[in-house]
Amino acid sequence: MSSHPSSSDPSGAASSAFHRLHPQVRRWVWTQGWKELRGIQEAAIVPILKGTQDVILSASTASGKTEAAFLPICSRLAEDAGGSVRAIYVGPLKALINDQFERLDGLCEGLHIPVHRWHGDVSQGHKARLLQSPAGILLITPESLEALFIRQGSALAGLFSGLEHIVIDELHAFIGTERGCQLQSLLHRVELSLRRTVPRVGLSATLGDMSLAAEFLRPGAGAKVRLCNSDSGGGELLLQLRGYRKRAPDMRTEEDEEPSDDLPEDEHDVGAHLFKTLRGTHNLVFANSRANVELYADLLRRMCEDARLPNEFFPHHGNLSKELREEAEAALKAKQRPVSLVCTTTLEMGIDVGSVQSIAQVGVPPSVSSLRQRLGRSGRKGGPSVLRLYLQEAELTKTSPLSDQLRVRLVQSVAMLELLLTNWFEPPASGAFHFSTLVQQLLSLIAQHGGVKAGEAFLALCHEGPFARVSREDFVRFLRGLGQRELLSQSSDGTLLLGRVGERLVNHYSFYAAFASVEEFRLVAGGRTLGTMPIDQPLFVGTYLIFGGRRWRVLAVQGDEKVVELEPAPAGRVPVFEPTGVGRVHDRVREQMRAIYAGDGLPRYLDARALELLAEARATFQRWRLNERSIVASGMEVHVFPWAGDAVVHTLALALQARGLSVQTLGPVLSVAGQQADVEGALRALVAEGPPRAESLTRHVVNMALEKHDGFVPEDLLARDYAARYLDAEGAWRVARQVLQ
DNA sequence: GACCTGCTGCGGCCTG
Repeated sequence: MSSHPSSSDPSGAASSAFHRLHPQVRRWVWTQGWKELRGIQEAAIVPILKGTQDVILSASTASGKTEAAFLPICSRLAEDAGGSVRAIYVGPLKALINDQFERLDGLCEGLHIPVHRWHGDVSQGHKARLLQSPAGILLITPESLEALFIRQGSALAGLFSGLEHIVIDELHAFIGTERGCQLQSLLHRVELSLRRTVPRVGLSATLGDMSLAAEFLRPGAGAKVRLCNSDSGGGELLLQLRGYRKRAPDMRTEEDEEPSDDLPEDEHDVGAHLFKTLRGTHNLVFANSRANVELYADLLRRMCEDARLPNEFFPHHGNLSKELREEAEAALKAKQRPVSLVCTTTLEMGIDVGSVQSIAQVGVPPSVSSLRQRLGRSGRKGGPSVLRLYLQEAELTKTSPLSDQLRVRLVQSVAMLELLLTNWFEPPASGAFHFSTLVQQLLSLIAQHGGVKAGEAFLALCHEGPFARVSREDFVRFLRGLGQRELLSQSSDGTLLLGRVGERLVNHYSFYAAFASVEEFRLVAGGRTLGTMPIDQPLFVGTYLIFGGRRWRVLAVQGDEKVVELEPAPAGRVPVFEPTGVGRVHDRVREQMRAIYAGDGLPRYLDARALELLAEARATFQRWRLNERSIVASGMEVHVFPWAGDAVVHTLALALQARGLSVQTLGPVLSVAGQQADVEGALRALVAEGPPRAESLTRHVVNMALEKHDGFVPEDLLARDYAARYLDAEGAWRVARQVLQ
């Protein structure tokens, strides 16, 4: 609390609400040695003590949001915390629940409020004890809450009968996702079983438009949610974007089968700068993909070895074993020796690793909002935040694609930094129908009650529930589709029951999660599990591998047990992980890119090489006269520049394909095979017809079934969900008109 | 051009 102006005790003039906390809670605050409550903690007291209001507490990481919620909640429970579970805390990670359990236990011990953990790693004994004498606070994951509905359906109302508070941690991580939709449905079903609403508290990072978060927290009544915001405000930011030239593919030596010890020079150059700048301190290096995390972790470790230093660089990603990840986190947090973690999005949120000296981002950031989240990890002790961005662009040749000539990666990164500096970032996704999760919630509802009437299910899930965008008509079609696929059956009185396939789904534990997962091999070296890899990897005895930032050779593969045994090796190869969905660039980013191409400003955070690359990008833009036109012909191809986000680009591509044209998209550019007149004709026809119906555009989409249960959803409903998520018909129509001008 | 998250019940074996 050193960054706060000190006062003698937390009951100072600024802390008037402090007196309203229970005496025992105030005593706990004093014993913590806190000089005063933080802004968010102060602001939360009155609305939460009221016990009737939904509240969002938004503040940066490590600002004491959990205490902000639980000081008043524990005050309310201090005299009597028994009879049933009285407060539920839902967290997205088991590790986070374990953290909060430790912290809450100290506060609750003196108040005689029992605190229970419930997730996959908690013993059945503990769970049985809570079911027997429910009381106090329950910390749980959405999946375990789902399991409670299915396994303890009839006991649920009793278990939660006296429930007064629901707290959702990391609210922003749930918004717009299947998992978030599942959580909304579960909370709604808790309230249905109690026949009353239970006030909700959402803990969130600061989001630009908090009304979206409020509407997520309380669907249908977001306007009534009380917002408590304590934005510490942006401190000083030290920024650098470093450009690198990468040899073009045809100038590179062919990769042979034997793994070579040499990395392409550009990776070496980036690695050398990382090593030189980061060694001796504590940092996070975001490398975008698990493969790149392995590549740079291995490279930096070898640089330490070459310099005869103990290793300071450790990888961190979702396929590494819990053990290796926790070791890396602990080493960084302990600050006893210099440690930098090379990571994916795993370290964007949740686990507390303390503050670090600087953030490095290798490659284009996935979005402005993730860049902002990553930046929040640095410079917390009042010092400046430091961000270094490393960007590689291909050396140009006669056959370089237009996107290389335009230095799209560099310009997109500059655009994102400019938007970050103006404090803009992408809002969370909205508008999807989430039919996949509707499949799950319907089956779960049937399992909970043993059977439901179609009308009741519609009321519970759609009409008053989180699937409000699904009409009665669509719901009937949806049910019919599930019946055909044997997920549902119907008894003679019309009650919906689980069908043959539905029964099988619900009875397997994998049903509790709203998201799908693939089977993977376990990698073991010397009896120690290093992590997992997808099973479709061609792995043979003798194959070289880089994993956990080290080099290995496959010693044995045990197909039955899905175990791969490894031994240390001098050489290695970065594994290919299963690629998943596609990135989505926002309209604002592409608009900003155009402004950068057309402008002549030279951002001060660019290094000499990045300035060169920017000059090349602008030269290409001018040579093609892209300031005055958006369609250019080149050889056998026509390039269209919508200067809009991926949803619009994707929609335009499908609309042109529907008119028989062959289209390829490369970042911001649509490349069409054929004559300019054909493309313009197709666009003119598109404009004349008005905004296209998104469902008809999806005819050319190869695979729309992207979510877990999409395979069971009737085709036309799936098309509508896909269009709502990934397409922008209105935007594409508007842009088509502009492009033709 | 991607990333992350989560999970029950039960049978079988071992140890104290």
